[in-house]
Amino acid sequence: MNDRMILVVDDEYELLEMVKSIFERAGFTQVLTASSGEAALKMCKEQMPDMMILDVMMPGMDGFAILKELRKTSKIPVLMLTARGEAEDKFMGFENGADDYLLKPFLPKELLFRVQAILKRVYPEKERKVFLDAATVDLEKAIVQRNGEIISLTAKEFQLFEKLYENAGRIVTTGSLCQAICGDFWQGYESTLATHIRHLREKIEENPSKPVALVTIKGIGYRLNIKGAQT
Amino acid sequence: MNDRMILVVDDEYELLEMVKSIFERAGFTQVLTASSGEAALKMCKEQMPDMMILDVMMPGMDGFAILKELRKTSKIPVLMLTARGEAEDKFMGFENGADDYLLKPFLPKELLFRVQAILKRVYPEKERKVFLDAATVDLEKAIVQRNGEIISLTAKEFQLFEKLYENAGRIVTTGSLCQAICGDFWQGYESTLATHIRHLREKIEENPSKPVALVTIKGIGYRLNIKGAQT
DNA sequence: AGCAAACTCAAAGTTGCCTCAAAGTTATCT
DNA sequence: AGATAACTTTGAGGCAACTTTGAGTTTGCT
Repeated sequence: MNDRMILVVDDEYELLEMVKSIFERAGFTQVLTASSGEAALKMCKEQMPDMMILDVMMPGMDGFAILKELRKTSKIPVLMLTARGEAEDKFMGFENGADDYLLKPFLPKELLFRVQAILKRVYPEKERKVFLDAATVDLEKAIVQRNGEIISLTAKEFQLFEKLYENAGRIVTTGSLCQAICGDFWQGYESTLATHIRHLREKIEENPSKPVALVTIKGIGYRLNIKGAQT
Repeated sequence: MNDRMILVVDDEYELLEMVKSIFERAGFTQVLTASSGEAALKMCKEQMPDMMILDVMMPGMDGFAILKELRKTSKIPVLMLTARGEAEDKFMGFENGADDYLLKPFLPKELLFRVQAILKRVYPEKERKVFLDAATVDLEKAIVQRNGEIISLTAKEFQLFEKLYENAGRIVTTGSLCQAICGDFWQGYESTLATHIRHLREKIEENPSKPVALVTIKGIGYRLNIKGAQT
C-alpha cells in the first residue's frame, strides 16, 4: 500500500532488521538499509528515498555528522533514533534539521505513527477517499460519512476495511481477513471476524442485513465493491 | 509559514549557509544572502527584505559601517552577530540602530527566537486564532474565549494545545504529546498527560466529558478538530 | 517567608472495544 | 424438500485504556 521509499541507517544489524521488518509489516514495500554514514549518503544520492530513519550513535560518522552532510544536498525528512545518554545532543539534531526524534527503546507503533505523520506532512496526498454505494470512507482519518453523518471506525474495523480495500472488487478469503486483524495465529477467530464484519456493515451499509458494498461470498470470504471501478 | 524576506550578511560561507538553512527549516521561504557590505546594501535596495542578519566582523566594510550606511536610507530591523571579543562594540551597534545582537556561537533556536520576536514587534501580525467547536484559542496570548469568558492557558496546557494544533485533524500519539510537554524522558508521564488533557478540555469544551474538539483515539492518542477544515 | 497557582501522580471509577458463544437465518447439495 | 454447513445477529463478560478526583509537591510571585 505505502510505496514511499524509506532508508534505515544503523550500524547494528539487529536493530536494522527490526526496524525494516516493522515497516515491511506495515505495508511499506521499499525499505532500504545502510550500516554506515558513507553508505547512507551514497544511497541517498542514488536511490533518492523519501525519508530516512537515522540512529545517532554509530561508530565513525555519527548521526549528527551524517545529517549535517546530508543537509548540504538534500531536504528529505529525517527521524533520528537516540539512546538515553544522548539526550541533550538531540536538540542539536532538531536544530540541524531533523524532523523528529525518538528515544530508544521505542514501540513499533510509535515509530510507525511518527513516520507516517512526517510523510503526510511533507508529501501531502490528495484525500484518500473510498466511495461506496451508501457511504464514503476516509482512509486518512478512519471515518465514514453516511447521510451527512460522521462515524468513526474502530481499530479492527479499520484494519478490516483496509484489507478489503486493497483487494477491492476481488474476493478476500476469511483467513486472509483474520490474519490482517489478529495476526498469524488466527485459527478460531472466524466468529469474531463475523462480528467485526457486522459492525463494519452497520457503519457503511444502508441496510446491514442486505449488504451491497461488503458482500459475502459463501464458502470463501468477502468482497468489497467500490464505486468508479467495477468488474 | 513565514514568508518574510530575510537577508543574511556574512563573509564566511559556512556560517552563511548554516544561518540560511536554519531559517529555511523553520519555514522561511525567502532567505537571501550577501557576502560583502556592498552586495548587502545593493540587495537591500533592490529586494527590500523585511529583516537583516548582520555579522560584525567582516573584511572591508564591517558590520557597523554597513549598518551606519544602511540607516541613511532604511529602517528595516537588523540583528547583529558578534564574536566574544567584540562584546563592548555591541553598544555601538545598539546605538547605531541595531534591533538586537547575538553572541557567537549561538544556538539556532536562540537566533530563530530573537528574529521572530523582532519580526512580531516590527510587523505586528493579525491575530493567530484557532476556532473550535465551542471556543476560540488565541495562540499569541495563550488564552481561550468561550461564552464571552476569557480563560488563560497554563504553560503545559498551551504546549499541549500547540502540538495538537500543529497536527490539527490528524492523530497525535500519546508519546508525541508527552514529549512535547515534558521533554525526552516521558515514559511514565502518560497519567499526567491525561490530567492536562482534562484541564484543557475543561477550558475549550462545552462539556469536557463529551469532547468534540479534542477527541480521544483509543489506543493511539488524541486528535484536535478545528473549524474551517473538516470533512 | 508565605501564599497561590500550577504541576505531578496515584487510585478509583468508567467506558467502550473486543471476544466468544448461542440462537437464528440463508444458501447449497442431494 | 430436507439436511447440512456456512453465515448472521445478538448479547453478555472481560479487560485494557481512558477519565476523573484529590492530595501532595513544586514553582513563582509579592
